Amino acid sequence: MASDTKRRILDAAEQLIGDKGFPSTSMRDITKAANVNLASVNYHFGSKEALLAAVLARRLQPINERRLQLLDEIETQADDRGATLYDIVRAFLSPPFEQQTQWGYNETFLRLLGRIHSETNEEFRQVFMSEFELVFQRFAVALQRPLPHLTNSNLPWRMLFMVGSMAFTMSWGQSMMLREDSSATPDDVLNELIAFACAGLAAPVHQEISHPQQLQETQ
Amino acid sequence: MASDTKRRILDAAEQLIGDKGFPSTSMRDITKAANVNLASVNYHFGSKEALLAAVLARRLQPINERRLQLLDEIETQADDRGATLYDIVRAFLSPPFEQQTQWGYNETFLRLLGRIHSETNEEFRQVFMSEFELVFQRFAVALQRPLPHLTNSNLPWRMLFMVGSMAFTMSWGQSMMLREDSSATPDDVLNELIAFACAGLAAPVHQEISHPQQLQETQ
DNA sequence: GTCTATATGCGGATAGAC
DNA sequence: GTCTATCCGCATATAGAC
Repeated sequence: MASDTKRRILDAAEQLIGDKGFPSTSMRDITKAANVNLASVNYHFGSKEALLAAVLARRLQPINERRLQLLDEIETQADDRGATLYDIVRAFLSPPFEQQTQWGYNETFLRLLGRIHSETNEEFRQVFMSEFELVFQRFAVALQRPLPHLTNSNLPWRMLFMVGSMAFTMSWGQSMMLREDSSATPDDVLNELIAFACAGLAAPVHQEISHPQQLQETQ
Repeated sequence: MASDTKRRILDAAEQLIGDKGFPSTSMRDITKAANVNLASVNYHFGSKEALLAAVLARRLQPINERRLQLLDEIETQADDRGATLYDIVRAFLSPPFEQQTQWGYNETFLRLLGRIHSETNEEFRQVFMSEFELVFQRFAVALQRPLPHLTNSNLPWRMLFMVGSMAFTMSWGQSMMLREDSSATPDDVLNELIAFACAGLAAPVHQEISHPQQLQETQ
């Protein structure tokens, strides 16, 4: 069946790319794991890069939509009191982990997500970023309210830190599990992550010494 | 000159791998950029993988030594009062940025570092982690003191979050600069990062509801 | 839609002259 | 130590039979 082939390719690609990374995963690997013919990838997707785009779109779009949906919900509920920092952060961080728990702790997807954030080349980052842009902007606006002491010169950076701790955790969480005795579930980790991010975002602003001098060096 | 060739290869490899990633960077790319012969990489380093190891070692060892040195210093100074959270976090986060500023804001190295943390395959992670292990352990012990409310089940995770925000920032910081009006220097970013990490590490522990129920959803 | 066979090029590595 | 020439395998992609 045709659509079955497409799905099997997407699943296998997601798995393998999450495992080994995009450049190190060959179409031979993918088609073998999916138990389909080598040529079918090009037939169904056009190219290896287009396959990657399809793999990402299948997961990222629902996640970003879910983020916006959750944000809408809490903002509606909160009325003009404004949503709490905790709720906003949770709305941002939980969707990737939600998808996760639906599958019974298949960590591959989290690692793929982690890789997406950091592995791709510069052009691809632009594409990814442009899709992410809307989400980023809306959460920036939402966060501004419970964090009035932050400005345009530090709120975006702190959001970047939050995304970084999330992405890194998705990518390394599995290795981490093995090192610790750790019976932590992804849900436990998510809760820790939310606590960490809330506190980090709300941290007092470091006293600006307004650039005493470019810390320079000869050579 | 021989040693000059080695250095040129290391420099070019660092640059290109930071740019495009390890698997996507060919030895032909490297030797062309370094203006040396293709065969010289194998002559001097043995293999492409060994070259990567050399590239990393050249930078990581000084950074990790510097981290431990700074930790020693602040612990000596602080006596039995114990070092402050801020000083410990700073000792951990600043060395990569220090190396950086010595070179006059060549972001390549920071991006390479970011990639190391996220791009490599599982075997390589093990190697990297084993070198990092000592540093991680010593800082975990040091952090335990100003953070007595944390335990073995959450301190390591929070340290992972800290490393994640750092790695991600190193990897994406450059793109970030471009997006914002941002006249932020790496030093500004470092200060923001330290503030974020301190607060995140010190965050109150989320009330353990001992797994009320998997946050569920129907599809 | 699926498959085989193949085109075409790039990858890491090395033999051997200088 | 450096270079050329080359081995050899794997990569993506596609032509064309079924």
